[in-house]
Amino acid sequence: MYSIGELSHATGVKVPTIRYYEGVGLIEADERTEGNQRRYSRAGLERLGFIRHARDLGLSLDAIRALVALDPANHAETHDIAETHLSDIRARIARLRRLEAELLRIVEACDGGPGHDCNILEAFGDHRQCDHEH
Amino acid sequence: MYSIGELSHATGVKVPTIRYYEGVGLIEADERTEGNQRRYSRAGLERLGFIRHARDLGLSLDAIRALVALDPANHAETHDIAETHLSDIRARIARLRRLEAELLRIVEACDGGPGHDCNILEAFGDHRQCDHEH
DNA sequence: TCTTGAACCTCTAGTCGCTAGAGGAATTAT
DNA sequence: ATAATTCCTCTAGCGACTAGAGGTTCAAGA
Repeated sequence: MYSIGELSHATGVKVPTIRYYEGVGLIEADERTEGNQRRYSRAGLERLGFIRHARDLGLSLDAIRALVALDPANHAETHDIAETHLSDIRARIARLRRLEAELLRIVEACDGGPGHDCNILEAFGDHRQCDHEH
Repeated sequence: MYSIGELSHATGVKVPTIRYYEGVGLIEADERTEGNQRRYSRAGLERLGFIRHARDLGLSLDAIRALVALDPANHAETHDIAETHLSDIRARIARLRRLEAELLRIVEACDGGPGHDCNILEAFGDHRQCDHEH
């Protein structure tokens, strides 16, 4: 049996976060000591590891809740959640790339060196210079 | 002079958001009517447009506050903020790309078609299959 | 066995950037 | 004059935590 601190150390999830996860129904301690402290089994440790990894992958707690509640035989649904998230991530990458291009344009509006005329603030404020709409 | 609704319509920033920006010190109404309603000048409109654009670019309200508080002659600092944000965005893109690769691996762990053995849940839970650390 | 100190407990409130709703007052159009 | 619309302030909620107060339990050493 692991204490909450040991679980935290083993998974890299902070102690208050573990308690938070309990509060929102993602994990439960297998037991409590007489003095009311949480004790976890190895299965609990693995479950938290799973949550941690899925979080690192950017899944919301809601998505993770759906994932851990799945019938392990229900591959189709699991696949669905993962694919939805994948296209989500791809959309975010595309958006960030557009921002990157525009920021680059803005920064370059000032790359004439010191003393050179710089319209970076104007570039920040001016939508018309963008080649796409927000 | 524009009412808050007109300002909202012109910039695409929602009315409660404009009031929120006022609450956190980003904008102010130039006047109030006798009945206490906000009235904005054209300068106010442009300022909000600037904020909107910078927000769309992903800058935090703190960064924007720094930007609008700048001495317009202080190009170096403006440049700095923009460049910091640019490298920020690049880091986020790089991270998302790693996630994309891993999610793809996970989804493909199940691409044998129906009836095929699928270890997608295991793949989600197992850090050891990653070729990078989170 | 006792004592110390670290780790634990619950609870509340704060973070960011909004958004939603209540309940009421002002403005505008007919 | 009336009705419709917009406006006002205020409070509370979202997700996913994080920080702190104030108090209790546990484990290890003397």
